[in-house]
Amino acid sequence: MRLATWNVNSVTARLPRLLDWLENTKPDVVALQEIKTTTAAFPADAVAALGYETAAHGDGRWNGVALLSRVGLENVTRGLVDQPGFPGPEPRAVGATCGGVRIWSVYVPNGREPDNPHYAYKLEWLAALRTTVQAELGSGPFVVTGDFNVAPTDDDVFDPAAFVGATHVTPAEREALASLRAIGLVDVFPRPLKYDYPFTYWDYRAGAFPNNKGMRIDLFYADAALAATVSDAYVDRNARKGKGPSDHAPVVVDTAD
DNA sequence: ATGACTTATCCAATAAGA
Repeated sequence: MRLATWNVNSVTARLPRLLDWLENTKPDVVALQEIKTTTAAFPADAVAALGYETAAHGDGRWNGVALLSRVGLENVTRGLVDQPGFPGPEPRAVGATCGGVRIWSVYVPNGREPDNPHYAYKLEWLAALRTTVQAELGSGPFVVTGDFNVAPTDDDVFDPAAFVGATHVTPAEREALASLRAIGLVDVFPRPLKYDYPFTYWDYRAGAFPNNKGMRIDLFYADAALAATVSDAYVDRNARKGKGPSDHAPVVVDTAD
């Protein structure tokens, strides 16, 4: 199977690129984040023309996630167990069973600054994600993937000095990810198509992409058995090139079966 | 540089992103 995740930064703005990418990459299942539209307005017909079923979860201007699958899409779950709100619940997680794999598309809250209430919300949200994963893990192939908004180590940012005092790199955020992995998940580490490290996000500003000032924050966590079948994984930085890209690149993971 | 882009929305100035 070919599985993928991509923060598209508006599925409406990115639709031509998404359709081209689906045709060329031919993933079986894709987890999307920041669709920035409603569940009803998701361009499900356009992706259906390429053979994909859709499970979208969005409420408008911000956030929003989706799963696209051409290998079946069953048991759709929107939201987490005991999910916190800011102040109300936000559409940041959707799960489904696709071709025998239980897969979640997640868009973890940004956190803004460590002293901002949004940061506490981020940690609460990650705790709810852990609870949800723990309830489902152990009954077959399992994946939770998406934009985690956390750089797991200092290697995952272009310059740790540039992130002192910022979110995405704090010990509490990293411990939240470690706690998630400790349940039994493996960080499927992709290869870069260029340079020596697989960043997945580059700021739109100041030439961050051409200068490769990126971060690895889009992650693919799989149960150990599924991770053992991974034959290839890469960051498709080609999707970050050219006119009108998302600021995130897709992560593509191939498994043996 | 309190910067630099890009998005959707009360279509114009704003909030949010990371």
